[in-house]
Amino acid sequence: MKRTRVRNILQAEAPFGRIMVKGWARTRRDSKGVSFIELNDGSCLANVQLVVDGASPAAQVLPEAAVGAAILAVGEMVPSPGKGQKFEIRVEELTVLGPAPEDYPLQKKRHSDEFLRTIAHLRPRTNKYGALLRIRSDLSFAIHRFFRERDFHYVQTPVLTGSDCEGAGELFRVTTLDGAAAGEAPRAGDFFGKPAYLTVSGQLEAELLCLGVGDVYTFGPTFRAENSNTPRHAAEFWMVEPEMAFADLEDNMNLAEALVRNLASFALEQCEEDLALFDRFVSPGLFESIRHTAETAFVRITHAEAVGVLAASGRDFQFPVDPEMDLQTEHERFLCEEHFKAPVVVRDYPASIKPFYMRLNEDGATVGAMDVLAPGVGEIVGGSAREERLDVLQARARACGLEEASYWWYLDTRRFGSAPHAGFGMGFERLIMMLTGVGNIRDVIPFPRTPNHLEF
RNA sequence: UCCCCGGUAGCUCAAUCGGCAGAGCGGGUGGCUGUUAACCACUAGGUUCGCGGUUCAAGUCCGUGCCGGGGAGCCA
Repeated sequence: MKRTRVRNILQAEAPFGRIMVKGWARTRRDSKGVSFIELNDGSCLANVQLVVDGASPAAQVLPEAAVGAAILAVGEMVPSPGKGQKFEIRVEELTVLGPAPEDYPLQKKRHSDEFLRTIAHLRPRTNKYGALLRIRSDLSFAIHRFFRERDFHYVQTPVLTGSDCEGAGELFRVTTLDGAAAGEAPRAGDFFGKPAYLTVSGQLEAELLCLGVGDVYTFGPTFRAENSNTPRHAAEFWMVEPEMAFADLEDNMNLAEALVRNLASFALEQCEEDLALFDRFVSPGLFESIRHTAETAFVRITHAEAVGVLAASGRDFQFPVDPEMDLQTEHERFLCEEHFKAPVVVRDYPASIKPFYMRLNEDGATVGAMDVLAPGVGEIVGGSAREERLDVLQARARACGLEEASYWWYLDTRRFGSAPHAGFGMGFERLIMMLTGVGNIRDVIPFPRTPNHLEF
């Protein structure tokens, strides 16, 4: 007999007859002559109710069928006489596949996020993390669907890189040698014969690919060795990085906005049951906020205009508002959470604070960069038009102190058939944070990697 | 890395001015003819994060280390 998923049972129009279910007991309630087991198999948030008659042979194994136990049940699916569920299963055969002794750490009641992080191997069995995993899965699919509908190619860029000019933070060194000390120069005999790192971005390689096959995107893990201790940073996280050929900053902003709004709509349509948990317990008003993101055009301003808004606000910021400097977190929060109360796209940043590959604007002082700032999570997208003019690119790289020899291949693409192109990176975990209202990145990734944390 | 806050039962927390360490939930046992985070009764459960100090007396005050959280920087 093939097992039936709980999701299919709960969505059924009519009973299926005699079925088999397998899952984990979330709770058991005993009366004198009857016991109820709430069974969850991860196919959806809700449980199916198993009804065990106290006089039936199945009742013999009830003591083992405690909270947390893995259970197999066979019985008749029938309309439920009780309130709270359409159908239930009258159990005929009950088998405990894997008992859960009394030291099973998960209670029927709510646990703190901090505690659950210490048992990340068991937290997928909670409602909240089960919901998060399903939402991550659905949104991954939605990302692929979004780009496929727009004729993008899904490309794979390397995780191992020899390029140290990526300009996006500290890198993890990769070595096969024992005793490679921190800060030590790479030694002879190492695997690649040159320093190797974990990638901080697939962007540079995605650019090369986009200049051959047109619009592409990557979706994969990236690594930052920054000692960042905040609820929004992890050392390993997933990024979506589209790169468009023959595109400019305007195209880039349009794509970023379309992507974020499309994913918000998708979440509302496909993840409603799971999102309802977050709307109720984690972030009241979440549905309204997602709907607003999906339906409302993003605010678009230049960096200079943003500085003007901040200066005119009369607000006493801790850091000065300076047209030559980057926006501070307090500035970004003010813009999207208080002033505009919506996602804000800020463009045309001062060249001096941005990496060499961003396209220099006609004013010679700013670059065609754009960040999407989202209420609650801050920068969710960062991107730019890429500098396609060889001489300008070389001058910018020199100003940033880069050696031409280490990125000759990148320059080659500007030497041969160079074309305008643009792209961005969207942090997948930050998107999930925005769409679930979860405040800590460690709670939207199954096994978070942060400074001093490499458990599981 | 810097600043602030915290660490008490398995979990979530309380403990007044330094004066006998507690509750709810969870666990165990028993009860209850259909429950919905079931309910009722009884019960077990403590290195108050570690080390050092002040004091007649420290969960409480001081020093230090470790761990957690929030904010900042860096960024997605």
